[in-house]
Amino acid sequence: MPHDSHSKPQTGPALNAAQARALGALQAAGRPLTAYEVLDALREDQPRAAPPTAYRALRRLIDLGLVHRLESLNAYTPCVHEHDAADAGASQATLFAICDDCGNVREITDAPLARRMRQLAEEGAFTPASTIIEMHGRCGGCASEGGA
Amino acid sequence: MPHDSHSKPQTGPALNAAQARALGALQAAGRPLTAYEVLDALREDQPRAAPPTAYRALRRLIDLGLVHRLESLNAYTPCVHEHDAADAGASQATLFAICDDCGNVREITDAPLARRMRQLAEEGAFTPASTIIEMHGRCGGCASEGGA
DNA sequence: GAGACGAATGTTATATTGTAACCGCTGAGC
DNA sequence: GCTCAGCGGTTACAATATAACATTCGTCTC
Ligand SMILES: [Zn+2]
Ligand SMILES: [Zn+2]
Ligand SMILES: [Zn+2]
Ligand SMILES: [Zn+2]
Repeated sequence: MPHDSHSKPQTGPALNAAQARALGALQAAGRPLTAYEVLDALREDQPRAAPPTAYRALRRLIDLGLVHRLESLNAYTPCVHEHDAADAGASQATLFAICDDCGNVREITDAPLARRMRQLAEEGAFTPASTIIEMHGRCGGCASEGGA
Repeated sequence: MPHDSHSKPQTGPALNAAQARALGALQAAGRPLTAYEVLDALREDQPRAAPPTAYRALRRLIDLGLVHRLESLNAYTPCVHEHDAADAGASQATLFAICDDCGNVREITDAPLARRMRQLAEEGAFTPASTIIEMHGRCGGCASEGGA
């Protein structure tokens, strides 16, 4: 199979088969997937795929700003924003609200939050390259269901 | 050796030998340690210690608010504040500024940041239980040294 | 077109991080 | 003394991630 690099340069920046499959699996899942769950998805196309294939695809998707890694879960989730790929995390501060009950993840960007983070970094003579903010807790839906 | 639970209830909340050793190692290191590095330290006392010993000690220290886990490094660092143990991360927002050059970690708590995080959670009907904020980048020292 | 080269991907093996499950001691209560 | 619960030790293994090498494929040169 040839690269599909030439097929649609306008839709996205040249995803190969594994990368497209991984992104699709993440978008379809509705919850964060681990690297090995993504690997299972890749194996529907390429039954002999091994861990590095999944990790490479995920790394690429992250570099493109299409996917985020949730450090506190060792899992990956598709981005719902339009990040500036080169700038993921520095000027934007992306907050993930992770429900520990249902697994739902919401991605939030907030300018005041980002401003305050930049200011704190500056006060400490720190030059941020990337930032992760992960809030664990309970989402509204789960709070009203399991009320107690 | 008996538990030292009874020896000094006023200094700290009953650390056993492994816990005290782990905390000492983390404080002496000057940089975050992985669980297996802590395990190596424990083995100076108990040469046959196994991973669960280190993980249990670290879990206990984290529950007591004496140690933090850095999710983005899979590593552990001693707390430099006086956290309310039960409340680690909910009302306080602790930010870690991690230098990717020298490995130095600075722990920062900031009330405006915490306020903004609480507000964002509330707007999204989210009830936070714990929050991690980890900023990667370059500290002032490294920036002036390796200037280029 | 043949051959040399380099980038990307496939493949194997292994490193790192973390936990389940069971065992045995010890101390409290009876 | 006996029982039992809880803690910590121990074994074994699971889950996450990467190093290192082999192969493929496009491209450039001649
Ligand atoms: Zn995003
Ligand atoms: Zn929920
Ligand atoms: Zn702290
Ligand atoms: Zn530094």
